[in-house]
Amino acid sequence: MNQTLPLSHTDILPDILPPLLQWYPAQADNRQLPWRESPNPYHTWLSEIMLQQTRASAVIPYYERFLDALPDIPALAAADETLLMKLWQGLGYYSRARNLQKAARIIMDRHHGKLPQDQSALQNLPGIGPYTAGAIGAIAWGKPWPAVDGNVLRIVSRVLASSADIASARTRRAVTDALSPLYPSGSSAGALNQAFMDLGATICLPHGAPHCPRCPLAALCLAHEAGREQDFPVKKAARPRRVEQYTVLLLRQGNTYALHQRPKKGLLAGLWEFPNLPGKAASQQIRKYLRQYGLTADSLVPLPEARHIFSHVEWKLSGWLICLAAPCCIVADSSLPLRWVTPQEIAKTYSVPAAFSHYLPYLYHPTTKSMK
DNA sequence: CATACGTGGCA
DNA sequence: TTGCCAAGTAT
Repeated sequence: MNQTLPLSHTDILPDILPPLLQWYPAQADNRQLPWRESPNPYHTWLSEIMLQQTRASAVIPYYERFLDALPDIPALAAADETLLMKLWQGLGYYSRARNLQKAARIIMDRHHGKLPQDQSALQNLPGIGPYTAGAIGAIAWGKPWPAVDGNVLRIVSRVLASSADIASARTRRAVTDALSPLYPSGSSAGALNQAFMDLGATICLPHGAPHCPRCPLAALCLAHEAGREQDFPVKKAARPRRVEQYTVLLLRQGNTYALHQRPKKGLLAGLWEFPNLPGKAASQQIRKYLRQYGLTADSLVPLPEARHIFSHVEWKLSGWLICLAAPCCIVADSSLPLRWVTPQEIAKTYSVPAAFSHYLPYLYHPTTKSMK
């Protein structure tokens, strides 16, 4: 069962576009989004990448800071990697930032410094998939390309009362194929894509009851007609995440602390972290761990435990603030390449993921009791 | 097709 | 507190 879309109902889809187009300009002013104020292909591209799986409210400050630092594609292509990752710190899905720069360099090398308007050339750029290509094409150049994201899938599955699993690629393709021939060219294309997003963000909500009385599609929505709005969309249950335990070490030496750069691949690739060891280590094990690297602790103070939830992993963290013995040889062991930096340098330069931010406040702890 | 890949807000 | 999940893409 659970076809892609109930074909007997796809004749409803053509009817949803006019109400959406009429509704969009009437309410668009309610959402002040910086990327709508000075639209150009680079701005649209950057915003769409940042908005992948990320709420607009979270994106806004990052978007503005990023554009201040890297105002155009040549600047992005030439940017220092450290700055690039610092600009992305805390936004998540860090490969987005690296792919953004990879694409910028390809654009400089092969596309005369401008985003290619050819659909397949655009979609072949790193980080740009079917959704983002559609969004950029429609918004920046008025291409008649749908941008099928979670909002579109939720809205369409409610309008059609479709039980198709919106997590499946097949459903996404079916919706794209159903919408493509209906799309207009010109400014209406971008308006339509943004209307879907605004409707999804403000009316046809992903959780909680949708605001159907204010919905321009209520009259033709089959889920609404049946009073079953919250039965859609149907989505396969997520797999349980695995749990990992780590012991995080705030190694203090004078007024500097040790940072370690994570591997180039995998979770939080290339970001900076506090040195840590797997498992929940006791103070004896920590001393032994430090000894391997020629380090000796003057004091070890346990810090509160912390938990950090990723999409697919959960970290249980136990932390320690450790003051190292004064005359410390800094070991240049490649298996533990540590960078000794001040809290100010961490804040200014190093990209530390949120998973470690639980322990950031303890950097300043020192012995100076502090004046509140 | 399934899985890896972050983070914060909301019910 | 817990669980869901948001303007997806790469592999």
